[in-house]
Amino acid sequence: MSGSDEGSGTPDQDHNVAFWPEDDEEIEVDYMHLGSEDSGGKTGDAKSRQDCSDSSGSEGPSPSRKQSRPKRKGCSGSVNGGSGRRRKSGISARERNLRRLESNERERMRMHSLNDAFEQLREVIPHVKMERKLSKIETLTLAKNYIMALTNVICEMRGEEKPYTFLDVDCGSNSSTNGNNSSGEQGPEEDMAEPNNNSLFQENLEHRTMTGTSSISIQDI
DNA sequence: TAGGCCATCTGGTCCT
DNA sequence: AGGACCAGATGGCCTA
Repeated sequence: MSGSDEGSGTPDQDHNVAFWPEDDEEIEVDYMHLGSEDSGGKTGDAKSRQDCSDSSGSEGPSPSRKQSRPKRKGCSGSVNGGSGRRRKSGISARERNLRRLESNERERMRMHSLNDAFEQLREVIPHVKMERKLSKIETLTLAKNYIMALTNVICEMRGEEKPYTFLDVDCGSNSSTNGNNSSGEQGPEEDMAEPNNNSLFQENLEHRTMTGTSSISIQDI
């Protein structure tokens, strides 16, 4: 999924500029018209979505998309002006399209770097080997648990009280504890994929502490 | 088929 | 002013 997407993502971008018409002179753009144009030509495929999305997308927030989305704040027609038309002074449509494409590219890069960070995090978190890779939420949850377990170990070595308690959770229990545990401490910090990872962390860390082994690796867990 | 996860686009807002 | 960040929307892929 993600793998295939990444490869194909970037190269298309430059073509899209070519789609843009030469009508630089007018600042006023009829979004409704652009939008309808777009909706007709949709292919539905991820790649082609990218292809055409930029030709359309750069400009025309697809109508359906635009309608249903509530504005966040102070957005009384800031973009769409309610009438489906928008006047933006100073820059041409072509210029705006270019900016949008550049912005898309930056956002893509940003998300890729974020994903790289997730990947690096996955590599350093001890977890039971799974066929599929950890999802993002699982990665974050495990990381948090791991930190908590390490903190416990440190505190224990100092002779202090453990700040976190891990309750052993039955594998079968598929409760909805996840995400709702806003406190993040004390309590069944069950992660989605491996309910027992918490105790695994804890047990392994404690074992390390007892045996004097300092390093912890995924293989150990 | 429904639901989960994800990539991408997009526009608003914040920050430098 | 421009880039970074954020969150909503959308659609694809995969699995139960």
